[in-house]
Amino acid sequence: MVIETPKLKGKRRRAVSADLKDRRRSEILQAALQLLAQQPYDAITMSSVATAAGVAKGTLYLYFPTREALFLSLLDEHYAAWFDALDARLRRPGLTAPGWADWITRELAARPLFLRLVALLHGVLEQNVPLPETLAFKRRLAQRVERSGIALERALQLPGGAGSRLLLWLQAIVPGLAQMAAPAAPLRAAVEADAELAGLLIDFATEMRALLAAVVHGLQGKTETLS
Amino acid sequence: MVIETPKLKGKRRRAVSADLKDRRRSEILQAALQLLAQQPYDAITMSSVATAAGVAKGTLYLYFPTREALFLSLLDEHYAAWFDALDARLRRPGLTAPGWADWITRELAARPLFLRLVALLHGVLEQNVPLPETLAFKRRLAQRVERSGIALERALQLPGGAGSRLLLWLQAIVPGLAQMAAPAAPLRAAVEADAELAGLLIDFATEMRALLAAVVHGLQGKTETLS
DNA sequence: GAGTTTCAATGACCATGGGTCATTTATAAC
DNA sequence: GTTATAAATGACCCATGGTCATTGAAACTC
Repeated sequence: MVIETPKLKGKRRRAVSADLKDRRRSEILQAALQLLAQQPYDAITMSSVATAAGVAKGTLYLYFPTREALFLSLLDEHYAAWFDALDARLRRPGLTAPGWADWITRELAARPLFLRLVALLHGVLEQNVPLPETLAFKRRLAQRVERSGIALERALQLPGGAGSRLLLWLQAIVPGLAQMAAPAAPLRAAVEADAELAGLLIDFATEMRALLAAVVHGLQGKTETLS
Repeated sequence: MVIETPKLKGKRRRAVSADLKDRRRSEILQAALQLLAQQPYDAITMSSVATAAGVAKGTLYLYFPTREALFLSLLDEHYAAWFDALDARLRRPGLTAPGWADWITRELAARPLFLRLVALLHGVLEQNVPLPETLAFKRRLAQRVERSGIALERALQLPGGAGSRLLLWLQAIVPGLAQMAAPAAPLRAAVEADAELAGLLIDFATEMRALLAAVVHGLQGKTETLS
């Protein structure tokens, strides 16, 4: 009954070498990123990612064990880029505490997709990823936190351990503040139109800078509260 | 073929009055809370909530428009209780900044389910709730933030506006810190067993107290960063 | 370069769970 | 007792994450 589907011959290019596989993996991540820029995370289906990447749904599962693992990989890449930028900044001399708070704020504000991904990390992405994958992710993260933490201590003359502590805190603060400052589009519109809700409307950059400055100030002073 | 199901007669008690409806609603929320104490949010299905509450699945949708709305209501209740406790504490005199940070920390640590719910707020609960519901929730929240904020300013002698600002920041900080300190059970076990990941293991109370102290300190000093 | 092997790619299919709605029937109203 | 109302039900719908038997591109063999 059903007419034989054309079976699109010649369209199946197979990634055989490790290099080709890496490339295909990147293509998939790229497609997912593109979709994330256009719609909320929940609205992105695996089918849509597959279509956007020009592969079949099943192919996605050749490269990522679950949907969450796919987006965790995406976050992983962004984390790496973020730490690269941070390290580069810390290598340049003449950094003050408020200057750093300012730099961090601007840098984060310029990476809205990174912020959205980070916000999903605990509640969503870690929920359905095979444990080894999650651990590998956390291990990479821990390494970079420690390395950059040391550089940060040097740059801001913080007591030992305060650098990584500060970066850790940053991870706790940033997603919350970002979500509060930038709720989903329809919600944002409604909140803006409601006078009673004015108190909940905050500006990410303003709050981030103030909060960070206070925290750094606290860390520079009382070292006894640390480990 | 299929044997006629007994149709459990006499078991269907109908909530007719507003009072009875409220009670049934509470029963459902109570059941959901119980389940949340036993398993992660993702693992809780509407069917399981229905069974636990002793009603049919369809009944849940008589009281809550979506799954997320149900849990948002649960969070709403906990928020109210939390602010009640906060207000009561602020009414008692003789509160210092570190004393307050300490009280907040202990109070939060004693409400793990509240922490888990708060952590779900932005990423999950707000995603699939009818806009009016979400707005009502936010309005209640904004009111209590403002009211308690004023009391807080008085108690800690903070500059005007700093009280609600502080409570707002608290909402950004708390869930992140809580998630970082208390990941899902299997993950936690694995992290604890891995020396490389020691840096990511933090104690909620310790970090919360230190962070809060720093923030309050910052707010008491520089008032110029505030609106 | 014909034959053989390998395994990336596919998409029909499955299972699950959120959400719906025609039907049932407890309760109120008379 | 009869009728009207609407709370409760659960079979059903359907979207979506994930699987796997099958296909066929590329590598390998002789």
